Amino acid sequence: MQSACSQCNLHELCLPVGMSIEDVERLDALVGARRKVRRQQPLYRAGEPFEAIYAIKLGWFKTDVLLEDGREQVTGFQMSGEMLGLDGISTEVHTCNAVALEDSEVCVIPYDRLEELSREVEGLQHQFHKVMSREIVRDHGVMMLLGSMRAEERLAAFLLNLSQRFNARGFSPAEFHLRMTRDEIGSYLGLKLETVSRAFSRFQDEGLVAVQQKHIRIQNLTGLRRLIQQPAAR
Amino acid sequence: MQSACSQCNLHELCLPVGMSIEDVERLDALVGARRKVRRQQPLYRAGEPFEAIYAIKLGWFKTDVLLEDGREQVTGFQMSGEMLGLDGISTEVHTCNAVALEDSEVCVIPYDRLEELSREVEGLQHQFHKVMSREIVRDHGVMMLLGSMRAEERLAAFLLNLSQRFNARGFSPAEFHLRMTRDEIGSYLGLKLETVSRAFSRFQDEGLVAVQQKHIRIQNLTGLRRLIQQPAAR
DNA sequence: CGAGAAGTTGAGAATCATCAAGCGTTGTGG
DNA sequence: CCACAACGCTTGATGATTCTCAACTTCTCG
Repeated sequence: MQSACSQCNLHELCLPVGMSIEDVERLDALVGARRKVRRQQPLYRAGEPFEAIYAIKLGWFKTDVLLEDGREQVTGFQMSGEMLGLDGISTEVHTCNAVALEDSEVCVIPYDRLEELSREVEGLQHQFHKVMSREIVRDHGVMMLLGSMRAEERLAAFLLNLSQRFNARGFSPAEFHLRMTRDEIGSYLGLKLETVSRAFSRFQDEGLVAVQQKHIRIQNLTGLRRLIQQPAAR
Repeated sequence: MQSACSQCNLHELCLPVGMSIEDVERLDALVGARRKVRRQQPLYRAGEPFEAIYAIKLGWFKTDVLLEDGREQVTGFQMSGEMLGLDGISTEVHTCNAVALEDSEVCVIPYDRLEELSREVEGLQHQFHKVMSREIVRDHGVMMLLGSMRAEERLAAFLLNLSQRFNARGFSPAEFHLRMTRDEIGSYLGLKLETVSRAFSRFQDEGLVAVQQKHIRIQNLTGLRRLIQQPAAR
């Protein structure tokens, strides 16, 4: 099976943004096979040698870091059009685990060849840098979340972020399925799963969100937004 | 005043890592003026157009993000040999503030020219990517800190990180001056300044660290390390 | 259909925040 | 050069948020 960025409906979100048709075709040649990853299976693990980055064609992933004592920190949830593996560039070894949350498919982009091509194709170079920078900005947002928001604010920010990303892909921003468990959400938000569950219940009681297990319907967007702008409690 | 990467004692830490002498000289030509920034002054502010990245020649900075309601989240403390401004690449606008913690000096690297040269100099391209990736990995470490560690663990991890960075620059890993206030440390670690202060006092009582205002002497390195490997409390 | 995983809810406990007072250091102007 | 003000830091008492432990319900999947 061949991948073809030029044919892909994600090219407005993914690496090809801003590239000419000819250049995207050069990128096509570079992108190796696609790879399917089944639910719960790792795309890569911390410690493995770094060789490629991955663009998510379809599905959902989480990335996490483990401490020796078993503590897990989920560092992100990635969906179609987003990139995985950037952490490996610095040491040439992956520093986190990437695990599929549902049956998924990624485009494998051999890293040495990406560097090669991006020396020739300015648009690719530029977009790749933007993707890395966007990841840094995203991480700062998560720090803000973890460092200065209380539980309900964190969950509201999380839902609003998901909503926006679904919207950017042409899905409903108001109604969607969570691919991750309460425990995984909790790990990402620095909360225990019970706290996440209680916050969901509270949102439901207040009419902000209709929650039915993993099915979410946002009923009061401005209410959720207002929640985040409350004065700091910590 | 001219900057010259080839003359700089930080070239083992900074962008020139792994580049040939000739290539570093090309980088010299690119690096514009140095810029001095006085204590408490911003190098750049969130919202300003992005034009250059900065390598810290001398001094200390903090980067922070502000929420509308006035909450501040410090996203990092940067010292000599480290890079500032990478967040601006994604949107071509700076997304955080960079403020000098003491009188400092940076090398200004015009971004468009950096992209230009890194298309020609493979070593520069590679090192620049590593620098960005390292920032992502660092951010994941901070998430781990904020999301799954308790107050004393966070402070211990913070001190160990500083120790290691001083060491890499040829300074004592055991004795150093903090350039930031308790409030800034607290913001970075997701804690209130009182909590930071209490944790310092506790470390002092336990003989782990001698604290005298901003002067720090690590007395029991393994004790500090052990502290982080305690079972999770949250 | 049953077993295990995931989610919800309650009660009590722990950690950290808040509020408040006081001390030490630094820097400036008389 | 000293005095005083401002700022940063420390410490104590109290309170709020979130965690922990536990029981129970609901959903999922073989």
